[in-house]
Amino acid sequence: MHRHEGHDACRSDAPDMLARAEALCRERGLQFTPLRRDVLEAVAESDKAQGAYDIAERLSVPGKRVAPVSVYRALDFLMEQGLVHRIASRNAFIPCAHGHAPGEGVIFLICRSCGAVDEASSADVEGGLERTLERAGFTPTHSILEVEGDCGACRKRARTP
Amino acid sequence: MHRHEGHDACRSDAPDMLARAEALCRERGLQFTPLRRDVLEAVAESDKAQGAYDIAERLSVPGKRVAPVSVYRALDFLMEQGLVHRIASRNAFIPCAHGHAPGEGVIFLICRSCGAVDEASSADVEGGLERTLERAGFTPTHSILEVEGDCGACRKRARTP
DNA sequence: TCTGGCGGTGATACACTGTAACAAACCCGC
DNA sequence: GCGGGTTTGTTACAGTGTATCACCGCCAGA
Ligand SMILES: [Zn+2]
Ligand SMILES: [Zn+2]
Ligand SMILES: [Zn+2]
Ligand SMILES: [Zn+2]
Repeated sequence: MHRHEGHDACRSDAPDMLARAEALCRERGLQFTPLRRDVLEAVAESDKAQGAYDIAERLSVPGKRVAPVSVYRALDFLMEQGLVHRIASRNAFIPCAHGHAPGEGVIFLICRSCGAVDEASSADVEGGLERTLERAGFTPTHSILEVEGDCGACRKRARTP
Repeated sequence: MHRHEGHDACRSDAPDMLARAEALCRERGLQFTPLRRDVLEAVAESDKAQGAYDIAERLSVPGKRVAPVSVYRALDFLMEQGLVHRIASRNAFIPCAHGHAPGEGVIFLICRSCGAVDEASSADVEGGLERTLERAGFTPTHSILEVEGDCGACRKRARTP
């Protein structure tokens, strides 16, 4: 398993995130447009999962409104490029600070008190899941694993108030 | 792991499902009202995951309309009692034909071609997940694991058309 | 018997999430 | 410049879920 160490290095490092994204798009011959940049920046600005409408509102300024549909399109693009994840149990989105290996499963750790979403992965879990699916005669194309609970920081905070 | 054998015994056996539900409610001192019965029956009638609005429409007859909000309330009740599951990736609901042990994890196998949803569980996966969460300092309260892919029947059908 | 509480339901309205369709703008190679 | 693909703007709409209040039925307790 790899849990990414130094949680800070991961989220809230929007500039790095943007640079990575731009490089990745250039490399793949895709357009890293201003809208896509802004949406990614907005997602990366918080370590909480954010809804598409929240992002749209955040990007809107009195003179210039960003419609949710535009945000959805940008998010679709960013998800295809592996730059953001969708949290199905929250209908919300987080930036991805990992370059996941293709087919690598991701485990989302969603803190119910602070709302932060962390990513982990586990060869154990993945191996067990593969075996289970094979025994069930099921050929997977995509899977989601989301865990809700209390993150270490919040648990500590609760113990020593 | 236990995969329930005889997929037929599981879904589409609405009468059994209803009898189980009624017994369970009586045992717990809860009301198995006509609305709850009807909603459970509607959910159990298909092996596909069904949306709340589909259920509402199915239960509505010219003279008597069942509002989605009523369906949601019944579904909330049925979920609390462990009689139905919500499939987060589909915003839809399936009947539960298993009496899950408390805290037992469930794996949902969602066929993308026929839409059927099967349940499985795996001690391997659960153990691996527990270890991963502990190492991450995360205390889980609830987790969802949903896999999309092709079920055995559909794969076979595709091979021999 | 009356009455007050309580859980369940009906009904309306509303908030939130996501997509379809079409037009306009943009980019890029010919 | 022209033609064709991609991106964005705009509007409308479909789908999902919740808040609120009123009403009903039941049952315990006065
Ligand atoms: Zn990631
Ligand atoms: Zn937390
Ligand atoms: Zn179940
Ligand atoms: Zn199938």
